[in-house]
Amino acid sequence: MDENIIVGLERDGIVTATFRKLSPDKKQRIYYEALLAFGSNVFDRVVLDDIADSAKISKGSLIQYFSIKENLLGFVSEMVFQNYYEYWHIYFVNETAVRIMERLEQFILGFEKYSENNQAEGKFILGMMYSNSAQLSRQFCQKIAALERRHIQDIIQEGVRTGQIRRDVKIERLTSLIHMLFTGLIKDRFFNRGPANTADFEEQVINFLDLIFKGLK
Amino acid sequence: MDENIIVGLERDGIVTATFRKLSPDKKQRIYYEALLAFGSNVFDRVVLDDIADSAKISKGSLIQYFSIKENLLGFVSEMVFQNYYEYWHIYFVNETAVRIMERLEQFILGFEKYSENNQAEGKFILGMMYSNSAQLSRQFCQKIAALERRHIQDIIQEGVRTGQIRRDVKIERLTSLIHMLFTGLIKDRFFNRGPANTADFEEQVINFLDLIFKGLK
Amino acid sequence: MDENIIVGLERDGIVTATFRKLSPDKKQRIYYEALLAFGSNVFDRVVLDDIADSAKISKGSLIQYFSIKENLLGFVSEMVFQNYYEYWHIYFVNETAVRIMERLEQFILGFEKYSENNQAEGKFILGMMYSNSAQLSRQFCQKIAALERRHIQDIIQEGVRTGQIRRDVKIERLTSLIHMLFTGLIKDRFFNRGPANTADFEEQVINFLDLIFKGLK
Amino acid sequence: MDENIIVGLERDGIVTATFRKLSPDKKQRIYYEALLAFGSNVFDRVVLDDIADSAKISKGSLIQYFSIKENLLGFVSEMVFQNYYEYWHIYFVNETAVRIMERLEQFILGFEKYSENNQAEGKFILGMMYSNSAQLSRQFCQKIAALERRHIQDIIQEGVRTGQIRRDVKIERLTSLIHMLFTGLIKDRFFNRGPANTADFEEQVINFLDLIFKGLK
DNA sequence: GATGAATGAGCATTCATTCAT
DNA sequence: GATGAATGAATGCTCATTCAT
Repeated sequence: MDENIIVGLERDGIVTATFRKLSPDKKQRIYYEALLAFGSNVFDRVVLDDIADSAKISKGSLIQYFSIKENLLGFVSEMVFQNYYEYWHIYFVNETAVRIMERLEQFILGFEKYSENNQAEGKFILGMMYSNSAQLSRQFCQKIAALERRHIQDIIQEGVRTGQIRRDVKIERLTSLIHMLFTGLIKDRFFNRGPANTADFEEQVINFLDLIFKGLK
Repeated sequence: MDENIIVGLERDGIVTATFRKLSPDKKQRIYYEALLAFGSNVFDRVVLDDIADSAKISKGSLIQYFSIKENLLGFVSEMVFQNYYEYWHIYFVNETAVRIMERLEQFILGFEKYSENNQAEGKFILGMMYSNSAQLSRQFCQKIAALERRHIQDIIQEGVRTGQIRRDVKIERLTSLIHMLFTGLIKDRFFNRGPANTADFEEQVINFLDLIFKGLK
Repeated sequence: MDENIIVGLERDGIVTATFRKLSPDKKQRIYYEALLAFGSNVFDRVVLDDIADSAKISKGSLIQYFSIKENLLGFVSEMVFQNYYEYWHIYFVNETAVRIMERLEQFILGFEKYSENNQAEGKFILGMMYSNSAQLSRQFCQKIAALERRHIQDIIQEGVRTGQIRRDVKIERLTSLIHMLFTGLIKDRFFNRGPANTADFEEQVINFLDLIFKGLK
Repeated sequence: MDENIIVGLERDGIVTATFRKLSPDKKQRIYYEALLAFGSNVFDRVVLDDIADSAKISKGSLIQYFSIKENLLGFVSEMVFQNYYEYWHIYFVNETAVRIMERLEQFILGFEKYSENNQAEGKFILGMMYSNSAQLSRQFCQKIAALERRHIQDIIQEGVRTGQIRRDVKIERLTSLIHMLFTGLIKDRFFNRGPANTADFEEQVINFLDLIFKGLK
């Protein structure tokens, strides 16, 4: 649990000082149980009692730490974002692919890998994107998207620089395009019950990128 | 208000006979107010009293027509689907574009045109896609997506037949790809506050299709 | 359907003239469905819609015939009472037993025989006695009890007259005693799931009467 | 307020821990107001708001203590049963009568004495026996009856042992008989407005027992 | 006279938030 | 700081009764 994030959240009025001073273990427990709850239910159907119970703290404490329910979601959102952020950070540090197409392919498959090791977080992200009021999720979704786009853009820029992508494409636009594929593929895989396993999914991703690279004509 | 739909809904237990027999005017009023409500709020925050009030009927009547809240959403969903279905039907009857790329472009812009004349319906569709629990929205979203994909596939098949698209593309896959673009672009435009006006949006659409047709290399 | 009863009920404001003028068939249907409903549910859980539906009349008519729900129960009560009254009338016309103890035995078993041929009525009587507010059932229960007591008293008086029962018993008191047995045995049999079949029940009845006649000493 | 009962009820899910921890005074208040309510009304007409008001707690609290309305009745039922149970326990500890007939007489009059000092409880017991759906009251009524029968049987067994009652009576059967008298007499006295005062009632009881002991012949 | 649509009072239950201990 | 008891606004749903056609 990154204490710097907590400090920031305290400054923003999302968590209280009381929460900040909690033992890491307790903070972690609260985070995880809230994550599970918000990841498996619409905001209005998440019940604070349940989270308090499973996190083995009292309801009173929960409200003391976050004041209002929205803030608990805000806290989880920020934690998930940071977790996701770091995942990609480490991902790129260890990236081995070189060819642009492969890099994009691996990037898209990256969400799958993320979800494997961060199941609850993956579910939460999807829930926020497709099953919650814009009012509650907009900020989170935009941050997630911006992060993903930044990485995609980096790959693309490199692709243009190395001539693997035509010089005349507008980078911003291509980024949007790839990001839409990324988003669409993930939704298909995890939300719409599309490809049943990783292998099929991988094949689909390659197929799509192939189409895009070769062009339709 | 298409009476055949109502009859079907009655058979499925979504609406009662009492509702079916209502004056078209009243049915329309209820449809529209429920549409607005479900389009601007998450299911759990839609309050039956409010819909009853704005439709100028009593709460008791509302329940008499639909038995449970879920059914009211089911009714609106079906109505919107039919409306959307017909929009595209008429759209294709009057379609003038011939070149495949242009046809796809017009198709994507079609949602914008739909939304202009069916603002509340457009908002409802987006709300169902991005702001409601899968449990409540899955069926609707799947029907909408299937409809869109069918039209896209038709266009693509024609494109392959006329040689405007490479013979060796897998049609199903390309359909998915184009549908993801379609969905992504619309989400961007209406949900994420992307392109501010139709002209910009149109430009973006053309740009995307251009990329896809030419290929990135 | 005895028209005289209906006329009386109309005079008492229990049924309306409209109801009186209904075809016997329809009146019978309404009676029977209401009987079933009130016999299998507490008053507050009997739903007028259901009765109207099963009697194949409209809810509006039902209320037009009886004005308020209580009156429908009043109507059924009176009908059942008359039916019960007649049963016992005919019963005594055809009575064959002579010895007092046997006469009492047959009388107690009489309710069982009544229930066999008037299942719904039997259930209704028990429901009124044990599962409804005194406010709603008192009058009915008292009439039923008075009727039963009258018959018991007749038998007892005959018993005293013929010397089969001690001269010095207070008839009124003995009547109460036998009636309590009667009531208790029936409750046991039909309400508390006591004796499982008629034979066992009969044996129990004989046993009880034997005890009472012989005395405990 | 016997805490052991509450603990048992908590284990059975009838009351919550929250309720158990309440001050005895408050628990008593809730018990008493619910007792009055259920004793003077059919289940469906008992309104939680009213009980909450008269017990000077909030409706929310009431639900927090019992979760559902049925449980509140279950709680009252159990409390009354225990109270009744103890009454008879103490009764037999202090019993002075020796002759069997007198013991039975006193036992039957015992309910009257109970009702004098536990008016609300007496009314509740009668209400459960005669004015509520079997579904809600069966268990309670059976427990009450079993308790009464056990005591009656004890007396009778002693009677047989001491030769005050014929050796050849079937004890079980005689118990049923006496219990029916007991029940019938009480119903008469308190429900049907029979004997107006204790003296009359006592006379009636003696009369009945006399009849039974001497026999009718 | 028959119908059934319209009504709205009524009620149990949910749950975030407050607050006393 | 932790707890959990207390609160009451909010809401879906039931159903007898009214009333227009």
